[in-house]
Amino acid sequence: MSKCEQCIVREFSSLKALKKDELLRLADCKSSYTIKKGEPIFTEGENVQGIFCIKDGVCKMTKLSPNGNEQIVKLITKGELLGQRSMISEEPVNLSAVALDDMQVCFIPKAEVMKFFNENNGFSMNVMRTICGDLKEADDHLVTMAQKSVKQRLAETLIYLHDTFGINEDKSLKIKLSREELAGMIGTATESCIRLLSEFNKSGLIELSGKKITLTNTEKLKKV
Amino acid sequence: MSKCEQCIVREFSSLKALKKDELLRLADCKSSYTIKKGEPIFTEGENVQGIFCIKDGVCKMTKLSPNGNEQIVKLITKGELLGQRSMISEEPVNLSAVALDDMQVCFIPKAEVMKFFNENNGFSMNVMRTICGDLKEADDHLVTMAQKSVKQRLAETLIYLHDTFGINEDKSLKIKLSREELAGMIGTATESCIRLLSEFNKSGLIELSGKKITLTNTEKLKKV
DNA sequence: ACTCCAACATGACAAAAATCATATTTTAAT
DNA sequence: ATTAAAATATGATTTTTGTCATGTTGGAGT
Repeated sequence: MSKCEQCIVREFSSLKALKKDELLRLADCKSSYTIKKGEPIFTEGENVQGIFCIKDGVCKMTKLSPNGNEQIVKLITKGELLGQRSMISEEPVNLSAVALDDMQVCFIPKAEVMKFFNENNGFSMNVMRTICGDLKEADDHLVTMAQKSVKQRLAETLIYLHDTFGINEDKSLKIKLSREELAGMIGTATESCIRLLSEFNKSGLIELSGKKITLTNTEKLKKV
Repeated sequence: MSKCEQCIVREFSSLKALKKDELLRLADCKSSYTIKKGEPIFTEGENVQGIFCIKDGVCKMTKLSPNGNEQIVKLITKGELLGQRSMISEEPVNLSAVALDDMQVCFIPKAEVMKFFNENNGFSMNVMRTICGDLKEADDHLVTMAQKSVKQRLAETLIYLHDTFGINEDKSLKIKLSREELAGMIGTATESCIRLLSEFNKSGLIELSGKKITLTNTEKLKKV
């Protein structure tokens, strides 16, 4: 039973409002898991009785569209919480969470979260602000999907991946996504995604070597 | 200064958690407005220092995309609250609200809402649940935008308008949207929208007479 | 009733994106 | 190391969607 005080999730999430004694209770009731790459943390429609803390790794939040395509709604990385919306709504989760990396996560049972929620105003306000931020992002994302071309969405997504997950020593994007997953983020066919990557490669916006993608001309990419 | 007790907004929104004395305070601090068709309640980027109660009428929540197109993110109708997200996040509003009808709205100053928020747990939970519901809807909507064709989105939108806003005695859709606005909802060019309406008309899914749209074969429309 | 303007409609064409077919490369398993 | 399977890549083609041009209709206001 490791402590929660020094945990990265405590540092960056709504949990930072928790006080010493609450952190002790938290350490006591939480359970830790390892999720292997490709495995789900939870699946669309499931009833999740608590929230997950992402201690390490990245996962994709996806939804299966009726035509069988998997849309990636967003990516969640270490330091963030998962499953808050569903817990508050008291509804099944509407998205699946699948590991893109090996992950370290903790699970906090709903009962305990609700206690924090009711006794610690700072915590509940943090959760609310997070969800409000998610809502704003979702609305903005929606407009992007509805109004921009696939090419623009790919360019924006590459910049987002660069800025959010950083680069390796060789300057290639750190995050590891298949072409199919990248297509799932921008909402297009895998072939279209590959074709546009080729095009960006030829026009010197990016560089491809194997599955590695390196942004070589971010400025031009922003103007696409 | 009219009472809030019998107001439709109190009946259907988060406000239903308010107690007698809180309703009296509310009646005391609110201000009522009439918004004419086409006028904004607030505009993207504005700082709104409170929330709006929609007593009557319908408004569109829009966002201007960089290419100059207006995306309609959602429609809000009587009984609902507006501006909660922005108030909680303490950020400017990210969407504009523009009246599609003549509207009756009330404004509640932030200070008062925050008092309810802090003293009445039922109210704050209701607000949270509303925002969580909005978030779920936004994510689902996003997937629709990313994965479905314009034709499918138009069909779904027509059914949504039918189910949500109802029909007149002649069975035509009650809500009054221009073709441009309808196109803005589904995220397409106005001409494409008009063309598809024509097509639906010719295949007997809908009937057009002037600007009136009547759904004549909802079953087929659902299968598009 | 008439006029004018905006909204609606349609055709022709161009561009974007999806689909289907088929290589080629990478990766994982034996 | 070899092979099979999966992922990536590219070509050819079709479908979808956007754009531009132009015509038509319906109302608001005189």
